[in-house]
Amino acid sequence: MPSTSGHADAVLGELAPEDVRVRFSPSPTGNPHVGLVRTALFNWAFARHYGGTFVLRIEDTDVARDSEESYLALLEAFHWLGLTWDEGPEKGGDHGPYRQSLRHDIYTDVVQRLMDAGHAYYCYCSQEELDQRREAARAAGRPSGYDGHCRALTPAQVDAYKAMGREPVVRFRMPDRTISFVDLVRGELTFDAENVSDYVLVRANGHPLYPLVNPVDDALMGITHVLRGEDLLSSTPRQIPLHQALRESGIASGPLPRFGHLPFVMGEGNRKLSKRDPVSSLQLYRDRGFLPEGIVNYLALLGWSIGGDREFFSLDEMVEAFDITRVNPNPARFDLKKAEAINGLWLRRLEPDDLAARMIPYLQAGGVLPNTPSDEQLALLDAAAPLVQERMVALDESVGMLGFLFLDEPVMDESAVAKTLTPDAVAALEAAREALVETAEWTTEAIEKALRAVLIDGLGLKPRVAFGPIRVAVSGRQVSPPLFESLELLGRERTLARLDAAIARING
RNA sequence: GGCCCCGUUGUGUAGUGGCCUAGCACGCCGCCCUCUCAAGGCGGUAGCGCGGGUUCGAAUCCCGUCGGGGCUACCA
Repeated sequence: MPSTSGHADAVLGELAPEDVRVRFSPSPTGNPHVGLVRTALFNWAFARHYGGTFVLRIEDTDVARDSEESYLALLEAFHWLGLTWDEGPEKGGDHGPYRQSLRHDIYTDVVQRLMDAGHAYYCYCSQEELDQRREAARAAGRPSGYDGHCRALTPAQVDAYKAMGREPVVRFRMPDRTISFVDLVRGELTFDAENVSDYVLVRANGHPLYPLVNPVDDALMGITHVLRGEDLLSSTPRQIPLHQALRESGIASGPLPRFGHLPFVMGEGNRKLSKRDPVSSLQLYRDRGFLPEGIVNYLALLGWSIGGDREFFSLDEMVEAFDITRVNPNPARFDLKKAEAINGLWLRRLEPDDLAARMIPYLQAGGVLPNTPSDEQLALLDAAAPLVQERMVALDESVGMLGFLFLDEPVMDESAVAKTLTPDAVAALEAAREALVETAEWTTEAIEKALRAVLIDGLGLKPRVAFGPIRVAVSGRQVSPPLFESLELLGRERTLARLDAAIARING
């Protein structure tokens, strides 16, 4: 749906909403982390908001660090989160290939044409010479970028360098003018020419570098909006002239992309959340049983607000409301507690049978359910799901909370046992056992009524004192789903057996 | 060193010159509810980095300052 906000012009210019093309271009190194997902999410929401195209491009040019495993994990994570792409791996498209490792010939050709058009040149400076001049410039308080030494070498100078056996890098020739652009998140930004120097496009060994391939692919793929992390903010003034050069040389066409730089997602301290940070791993949250709905909702809150006092919303609602110009430019800190709270909200909103279905893999991983649960087990799970729905923040908690219903023997929490199953609890346990043997019906109501009659009214116990030992005897824990409901689900036979076992344990 | 970005309670944010004695959420604390734990309800805690301007009026505009961060590679 086209934006009706007053910022539409700043965002779209002359572009029709459906012509919006954005990309997300991760490197397949390590596991996907939440900062990366946040960036992907904003790109995706932006594309969907305008009815445009979302391209997934894999920047796998770093043979040392990239892995196929990580590439697959990336795609899988996107599927799980519900972030669908229109062009890219698995999808194809008219601008492929979508993995940079498959695009080497394209880069070689582009570089040649840039050289021919005078936008790039060979630089023979050695690392030592570069370092020396950089240090000198820095010491003099001048900008420390490349000084343009090889911009206009004579044929004789080139021959001399070649005779020395030097292999040149290819540098981009920056125009000598101030670069300014409107950042979609931060407003107008200006960089003076003297601070943006000629940079390397291709290494001496022929390997094309990120500063070349990223803008080239954006240009060739017709990307209209580049939304990325603020760490790339200062590379934007060098990419804009490259984009212009690509168009002047007839290599690419169409308007220059607009840029928006998203704030960092911070971890502990004043540092950006890194892949190494344990809390940054998306997989961690999947393993804990966060819902994709919850993750995505929480991440959307990092740097963006749907407006008003609302912060619980679906992907669809986000798409409807997303406005890149309303993204907050300052860094946001990842807050696990808040993420859990949001996830809990989503958990509670699930239909009980949906919740039950989503718990199954976690119960299996926790050894509570077999790989192929029986019909009885599934029925029991359906009945139990509502009991734990508002007690969980993540799905993996179901293992501890529901295990006692499915296992032959509950896992006994020894500290709970020590505190609760004491000699003075025997009277209550025996009375409970007696009452439950006689109960005509085995329903939550009948169980509660019988237990209250004998323990509260009969023995005069406080509810807490009366029910605590029963809870531990039956579930193994001091914290459990509601007691009477649990007993009903457990069944009379198993309930009595567990009470007996507890009594025997205390006496023995 | 140079260039650039950022600055509202502990955290995320709302706020775009008067509706702000700064709202909401999470967290934390207390109370209520209560068979435990949650959930829910009610209340409390805590903030515009600082200093100058502009203005009748500033969290909002300007300047300075301080603090934090990024970039400054033949990494991406």
